[in-house]
Amino acid sequence: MPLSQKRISGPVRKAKIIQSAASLFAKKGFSGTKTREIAQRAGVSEALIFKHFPSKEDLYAAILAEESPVPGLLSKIRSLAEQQKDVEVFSVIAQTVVGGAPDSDLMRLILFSALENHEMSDMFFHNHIRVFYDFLAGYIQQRIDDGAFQPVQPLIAARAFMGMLIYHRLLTVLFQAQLPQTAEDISRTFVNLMMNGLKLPSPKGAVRRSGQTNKPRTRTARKV
Amino acid sequence: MPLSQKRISGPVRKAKIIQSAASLFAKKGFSGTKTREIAQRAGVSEALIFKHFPSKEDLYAAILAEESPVPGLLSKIRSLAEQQKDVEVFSVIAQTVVGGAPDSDLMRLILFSALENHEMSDMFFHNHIRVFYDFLAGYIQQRIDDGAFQPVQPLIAARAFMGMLIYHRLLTVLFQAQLPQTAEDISRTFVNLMMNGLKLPSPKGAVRRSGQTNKPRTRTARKV
DNA sequence: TAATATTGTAAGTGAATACTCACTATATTG
DNA sequence: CAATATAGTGAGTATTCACTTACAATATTA
Repeated sequence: MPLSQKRISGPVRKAKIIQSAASLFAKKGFSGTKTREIAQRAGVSEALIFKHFPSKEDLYAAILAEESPVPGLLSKIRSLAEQQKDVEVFSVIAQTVVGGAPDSDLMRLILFSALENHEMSDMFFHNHIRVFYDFLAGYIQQRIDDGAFQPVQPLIAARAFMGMLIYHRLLTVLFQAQLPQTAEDISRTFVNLMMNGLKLPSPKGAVRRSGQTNKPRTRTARKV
Repeated sequence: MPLSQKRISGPVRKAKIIQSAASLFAKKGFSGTKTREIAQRAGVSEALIFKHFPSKEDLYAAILAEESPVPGLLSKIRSLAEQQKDVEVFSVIAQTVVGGAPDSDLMRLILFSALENHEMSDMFFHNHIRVFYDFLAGYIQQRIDDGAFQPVQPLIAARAFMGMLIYHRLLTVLFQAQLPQTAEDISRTFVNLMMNGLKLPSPKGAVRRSGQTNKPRTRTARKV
């Protein structure tokens, strides 16, 4: 076995190409990224890329199929949810997102692929984003049934909360629109607003109900 | 004056080109759109485009410079804000956004230009988005000073509310992720959550404060 | 109406771009 | 070692792209 090997194994090279391509696609999108640049960054000839992937399109699909930030977060909050630790559930989600997940490259990759309406984008949405919403909405529904939250449409509430977080990341990633506060302060404020918002109205002062009655609704197929 | 004129005036042609280009840039982004397509859609020769715009880049800039949804909304809510009609202020904003503004094309145009980090994107952010945030945060600050809202960082609260709305539109535009409820129901729920969230905690049950003290803060330059 | 300005185009041009081909170099294995 | 599979490349190729050039048609005006 020679000290300095002159050849790298197939799978390793392939991974290196994927990695180089991913950061370029994230920065410039699909049509903005040239196969020549990818080859350069991966330190190989352009021809080698096409030995591993039939086309640029296939390479792009391979990248989108790999990434996924959701399952980790989901497993983290599942146990907290079982213990009905409302504040903790929302706090963990907020801290995760505000703290920087998904990272800048992945956010951009998802946005680009959604805008360029690549088919993988729909897959990503259904397999990851939607799974997460179903979980969060289910939790909110349960806490409403418990009488802990005011009766709101759980899917809308879930979307509202995730909206605060993801939009905040969006402004950060796309416009470098940082806020002066620390990530922790920011997520604490988001959670505070949300918990307060979901809280049952105090018995005295009647508060406007949103468009839902008090009686438990039949659970129809959820949209996200 | 002939019945069927064979030539169209310069400015009109120019507008037609801008319009055709805008919808294509919105659909495919800058590098995904070809000047040939633009010419075809506008019903002119490719050469004519370059008579009106020195380069594709200049055409793109002209489009981004034109669009702006913010001023209309701002003028609408200013008077409501003066009358301190909290629910109405937030409702008008919510209904406007959830109801479909900015429209799909403009949303995509803004996102694309931000991702492809066109310089016009920063301009757009500073001249329009930020102006709006400053107004909304100012309003929230004032209502805190009035003792009507709990003390939160007004910029974070503004971002939270706009996050609910814009993110909702984003899911709609990018993933066709519609919710079963009507636009009105959805915005009512958003407003309900936000107003409840901003409300002063009931005097008895102490509620966790977010990362801000009660004393009025010196107003430093705002970030959004 | 003659001169001039405006609106328009067909037919390029050179530079990129995704992808191929023919071939070499390095491993692995019987 | 011989045979074969694996990893790799330089030099294309056909096509596409943003942009130009040279020129024509139609208005406007002196």
